[in-house]
Amino acid sequence: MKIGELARQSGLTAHTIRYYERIGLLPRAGRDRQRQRDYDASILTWIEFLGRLKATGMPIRDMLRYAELRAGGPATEPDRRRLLERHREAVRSQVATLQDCLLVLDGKIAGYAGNEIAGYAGNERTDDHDSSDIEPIHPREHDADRRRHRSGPAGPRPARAR
Amino acid sequence: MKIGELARQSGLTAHTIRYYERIGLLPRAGRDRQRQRDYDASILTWIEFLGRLKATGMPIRDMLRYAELRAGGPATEPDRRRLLERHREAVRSQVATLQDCLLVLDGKIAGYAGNEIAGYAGNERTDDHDSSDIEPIHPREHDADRRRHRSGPAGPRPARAR
DNA sequence: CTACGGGTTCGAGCGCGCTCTAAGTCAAGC
DNA sequence: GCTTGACTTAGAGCGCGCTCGAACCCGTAG
Repeated sequence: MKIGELARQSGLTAHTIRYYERIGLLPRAGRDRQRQRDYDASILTWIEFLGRLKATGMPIRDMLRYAELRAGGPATEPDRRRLLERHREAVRSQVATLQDCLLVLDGKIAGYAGNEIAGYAGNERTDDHDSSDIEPIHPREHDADRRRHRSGPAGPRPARAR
Repeated sequence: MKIGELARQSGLTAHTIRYYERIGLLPRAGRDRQRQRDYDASILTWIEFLGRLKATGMPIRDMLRYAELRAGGPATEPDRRRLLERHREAVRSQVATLQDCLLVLDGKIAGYAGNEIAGYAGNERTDDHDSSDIEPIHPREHDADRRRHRSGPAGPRPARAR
């Protein structure tokens, strides 16, 4: 299978596939006599899984770590497992955050309700008060925010860690 | 309340607060006689809500749209409502995708299970096959991928839209 | 008077994950 | 023989959302 076909089947672009290979997310593909990449269908399984990791917000550098472990053979399985377990926890808390936010959205939308159904606009206070009387929720906690920059053990992210 | 205090209370940095004001996400703050921003505590409610939108993956340009509508007064409530309803759908499908991925992760982790508990490594085929025999799942569908670049009505994102 | 700890503006820079261009090779079809 | 189209490489560029540096201003404490 050539790169174009793989692109079609995987939903990635050929550009992206080459990029993934360059950075090591995909193994270096074998070439045919024309020096073109020649893929085995099994790569699709791996790409599919990468897609899952990506969809769940795993940064590329972590996928890379996993890919490296995988390349390291069976001895690395415990590490791989731990990596995935940690990620699973992250995803679970992500889901929890989203569900939390969904409640807030529901409340907000309910505050706007009827503006169309009934004919009257101006449901008085729905503008600035933001019906977020739903729950206090400590400020500085809407942080289900993966992607910390500059890796170091710097501040957890808020404010003047300088 | 000055910007530093707001930063502390909101969890944003002062830099970010100014940035948000610059782009219009936050209303231009009133200044004291020293020309320094002076905030009312009510801004925290708005920042908190923005945090929710952000946590659920809404791009800034959409938050901006919402902020503009809000500034447009009660007449825009139906629009605001539609905007939030659309976003809520996006979030719901995001949650569904994540839960889907969680199942895959569970399966994968189960495939690695015991490598530590029992003493034997090398649970044979857990390496390249990737126990994603969990379910076929059409490739090209791991796309719970908000953030489309270059806005236009271009291709839905995959492959050579050129 | 001086230092310091805020604040201000403007604009450059960064990390991420692609995305695209340019210039070239090759094989098949007209 | 020539065009077409899919491929190759290296490397530049982009959109997003901040993040930071530089240079400056101000008010208060020592």
